[in-house]
Amino acid sequence: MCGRFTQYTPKKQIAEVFNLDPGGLFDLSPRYNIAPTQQVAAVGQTKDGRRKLAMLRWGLIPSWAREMPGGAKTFNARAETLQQRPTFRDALGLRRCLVIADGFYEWGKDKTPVYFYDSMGKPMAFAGLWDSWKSGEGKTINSCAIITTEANGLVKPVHDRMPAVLYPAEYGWWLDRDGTDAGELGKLLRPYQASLMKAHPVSKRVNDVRNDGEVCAAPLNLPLIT
DNA sequence: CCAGACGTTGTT
DNA sequence: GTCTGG
DNA sequence: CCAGACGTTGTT
DNA sequence: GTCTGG
Repeated sequence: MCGRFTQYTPKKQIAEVFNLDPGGLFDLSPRYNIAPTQQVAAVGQTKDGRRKLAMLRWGLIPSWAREMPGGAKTFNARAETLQQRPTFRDALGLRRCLVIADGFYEWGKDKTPVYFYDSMGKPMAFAGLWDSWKSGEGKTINSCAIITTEANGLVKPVHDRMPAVLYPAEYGWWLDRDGTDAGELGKLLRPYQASLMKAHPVSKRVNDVRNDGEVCAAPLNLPLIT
């Protein structure tokens, strides 16, 4: 599962990793406790093939929704059932994106939060889907869901699901609007290699969405001096 | 035909 | 217990 | 994901 | 919008 994550790599590096045009990039403030319903940074691709950074509401609102849904039930999408879900099926074919992250949190049965991140400290890309919804007042909200898959060996002791993390070589494939069928794309939504990740328990401070800052992701046994 | 749902997770 | 808000 | 509310009336 | 249930 993926219900909380971080994003603190500065935009200059993000532009390099995701091959974005540095012009037209907005500022990304470091965040250590991103929760559903908040705005998240994502990379999409325009019809003419250019990559674009966007801020999306985390919690996908389908274009056909009559009302703005209360709460956020669609912030994750199971990789195994995407094609059977009216909420996600169209997006899988047409509106895929990369949700930019540096790591994610999972809570074990004992309620201890654990932070998972790239072993080299590089940003990650979660496979995502987005949609565009228009309210009765004519206000447009672009939103997204993060795809989940089976947990890898590192995550499994804590939780049986994790976000579908893509490898850099797969970014283009996932974002391309044509030349890919849903079955082929599904192959990308597998557990990320455990040896490329690290993990450590963190304080329960991350539980409360009002808390942010490095302390949320800091190792429990090496607390930051604050 | 119309009405109503449309989602994931974890826990006992 | 269940829903909403972040 | 977790935290916090879960209600109506009338008054300033 | 599209599908299921009645």
